[in-house]
Parts: sequence; structure tokens; C-alpha cells
Amino acid sequence: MTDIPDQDASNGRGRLMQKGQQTKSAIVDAALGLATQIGLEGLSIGAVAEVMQMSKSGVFAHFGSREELQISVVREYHHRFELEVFYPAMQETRGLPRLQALFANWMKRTSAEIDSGCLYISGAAEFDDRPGPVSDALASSVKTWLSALHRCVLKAREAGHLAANTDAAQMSFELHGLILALHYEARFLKSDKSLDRAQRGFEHILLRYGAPSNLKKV
Amino acid sequence: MTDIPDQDASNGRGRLMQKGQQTKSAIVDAALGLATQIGLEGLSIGAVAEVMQMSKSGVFAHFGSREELQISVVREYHHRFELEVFYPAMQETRGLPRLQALFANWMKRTSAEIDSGCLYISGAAEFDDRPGPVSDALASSVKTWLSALHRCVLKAREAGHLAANTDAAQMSFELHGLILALHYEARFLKSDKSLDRAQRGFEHILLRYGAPSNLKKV
DNA sequence: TGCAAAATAGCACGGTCGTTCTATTTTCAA
DNA sequence: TTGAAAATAGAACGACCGTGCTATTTTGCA
Repeated sequence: MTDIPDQDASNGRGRLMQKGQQTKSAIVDAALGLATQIGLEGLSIGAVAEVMQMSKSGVFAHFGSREELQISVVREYHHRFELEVFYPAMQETRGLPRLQALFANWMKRTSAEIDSGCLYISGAAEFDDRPGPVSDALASSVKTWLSALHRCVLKAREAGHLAANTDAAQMSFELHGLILALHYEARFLKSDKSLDRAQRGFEHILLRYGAPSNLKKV
Repeated sequence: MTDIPDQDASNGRGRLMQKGQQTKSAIVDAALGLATQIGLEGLSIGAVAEVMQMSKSGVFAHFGSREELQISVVREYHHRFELEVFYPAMQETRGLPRLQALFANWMKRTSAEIDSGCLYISGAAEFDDRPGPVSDALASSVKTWLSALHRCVLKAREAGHLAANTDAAQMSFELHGLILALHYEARFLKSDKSLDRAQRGFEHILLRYGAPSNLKKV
């Protein structure tokens, strides 16, 4: 009868949510957790329903299709990626410190951390031959992030922290490669040295592109 | 390389195969084609049967389980990878030329080529959270290849083509990253510049590890 | 050529999938 | 408090899945 109303009816961005939105948000959370384990393509409404202790149709009604659920998961991942990788690095002063923070956060997000792999990496492998709305949403998120990285490299060059002739796109490509190798060798090959190698690879790249040798150690 | 026994002793050269073995070989071919498109996990016996114009049970009887079919596909991919990447590079003289050939063949095999992605990459993403015989077979193949690469780097260092203090494992990690970035950005993001960037990244890495500046252009 | 053995087909089972439809419960504002 | 709207459950559907079983066809050797 006199239940205390749920005080935590927020989606983390401050706004109050109705019951339905709360549930939908919780479903997306659960679905994201599943997707990072079994993949976006392996994500099934039945599995999500079981985790949520709801009926399949109850889950389904929030999205109207599995595809829409997958897209919601991609959007949620994008949001968390921004929160954990991008925004904190923006606190650092522009130029090399910010680039270092960006890469450090990226590594942290990517490496095993016991659970949950990177959706941008596993999703790319699943959808590189499967065009459609989900692939589009994924590619759009990834491109947003990669171009943010690219801009950060440009700023570091403008600030004089990198050689004036630095090819920002090339450098971004090489940074991306380090992260992908970290993910691959840590998660699939269970190598515990990957994080250290990615960090050293980062330092190598900085040196090649003319960063000052007195790097701030992270 | 090759630590996986060749069990169809008459696959390509000379010897005749019985009908059953021929069919099995053709099935694995078709399955490999499907797996590089839709993934190892998405591979279904029904789909293979349709491509082969056979009944599901006809296909099934050759393997006894879906898992065994998947493992056969992994082995076949391993075999082709050796044939296209490893063996040809062994013709080059030991040291830097061989390492360059190895990487060039690897890039060729990895890049889009219109169809068929890399099973070692897509498979890793699919199975990094799914232990079992298929994951084991995949990891075993990948490790065989990566350790062959590692040995090649060591030989190049011994031959004096790389700096004496070269960390071969670190260098291999960075090379792996370039290939992964190539695969990611070419296949998923449809970037046509990836192959060039991987090549330039390779040259950067060689320079950093003390290769002579008069590199043989590939 | 005959005949055992191998290869293949056909069918059925239980399971999961996404989705649709309808009925029921819960929410929230007037 | 009430009533319309939103949220959820439940059952059913057709499709596909891997797998087992039993015929039937094909193969390759004696």
C-alpha cells in the first residue's frame, strides 16, 4: 500500500523518469552487459528477459524490434565511452597531456578488467560484412570517437608538442592499432603483458612524432 | 609454423581422394567461405548444406557435430594462411627481407580483397569470452603464427638487421597492431587509406628498431 | 559383376529465435 | 478515487537450429 516511491528515478543525467523509461533504461543496461560478453549479434531478447526477470514480450514492447534494442545498446555504449574516456581527458590541459590522458583512459576501458570486452571492437568484427542500421550506428559512434582522437592529435601538434610535420591521421591509425592489439592479446590470448606493451608502444609513437623526451609519466 | 598435422594427406597435390574425402574437403571449403563472411559462430550446417546442394544430414555425417565442422574450418584457414603468408616469405633470405615479405603477405591476406575477412581476427572477437574446443583451436593457430613472426624478428636481430637491444616481443606486438588496425579500418570503416598507413607504420617501426635506412621497397 | 560398406537423403524431435495478438495488471493524472 | 493510458504477461506462429534415426543410393573392392 504505502510503498516509498523510488527516489532514484534518474537515468544518470539528472532528469526524472517515468516507470517505463526506468525499465527501458534497466533493460538496455542488462542488454549491454550481455552484448559485451556474447556479442551484439548473439544478443537475444529471451536472454535479456531472463536477466531482467521479465517476459519476452514485455522486453520486446519497449523496442519494437531486436534491431532497435541493438541500436539502443550501441548508443548506451557510446554514452559510457564518452563518460569514461573522453570527458575526463578533457579536464587535462590541451595538447600532449590531454592526448596522454585520452590514450590512458582508452587503454583502461579496453583492457580485460575481468569482464566485458569492447563493443566497438567485437561489433566491428561482427558487422563488417553485414550492412544495416546496427552497423551504421556502430560505425557512426566509432567514427565520432576516432575523429575526436584525430582532433586531439592535431591540437597537440598545434601546441608544439609534436613535430610540425606530424601526419595526424597516420599517428591516429597507429594508436588505434595499439589498442586493438591490446584488446586482442589481452582478451583472446590471455596475455598479461599486453597493457605494458601498449603503453610502451604509445611512448614509442610519441617519440617518433617528436614529443619532448621528458614525458609526464602516467 | 605448422604444428597442426595435415590430416587430409591428399588435399591439393597428386594423390587421389575417395569420394567421401573429396566431398568433405569441398564442404570445408564452402564452410570457410561462409565463416569468413558471417563468422564462425554464425556458421550453420543448414547454410553449408544449401551452398553444397546437399541435405543437412549429409553434411552433418561428415563431422558428427557442428563444433567439429568449426574446428575443421579453423584448420583449413590455418593451412591456407601458411600457404599464402608463411611459406612464400620463407623463400626470402633470412633477416629483414624475410620479415618484410612476411608482413607484406600478411597485409595482403588481411586487407579487404573485396571478400572474406580474417578468421583469426573475427574469430578472436567471437570467442574471447567463449571457452571451448573451437576457441582452443583458434588460439592455437594464432599463437603458432605469432610465434613464427616472433622468431622471424629474432632472426633479423641476430643477422644484425635490427638493433641489438630490440625487444622482439614488443616489436611483434606493434606489428600485430598495425595489421589489426588495417583490418578494422579497411573492412569495417571502408577506409581506402588503411593499406598505405599500415605500410608506413611498418616502415616507422623498422626505423625505430634500428633497421638500415636503405630499405628494400616492396 | 556382386556385395558389403560408405555416403547421402529424408524425416522427426526438442529447442530457441523474433514477432504478433490479446488479456491483464500497473501507473499516473484529473 | 477513478478511468484512460501505459506497461507487462502469456500463448501461439513460423522459421531455423543441431542432432538422431532409418531408408536409400552410391561407391569401390573381391
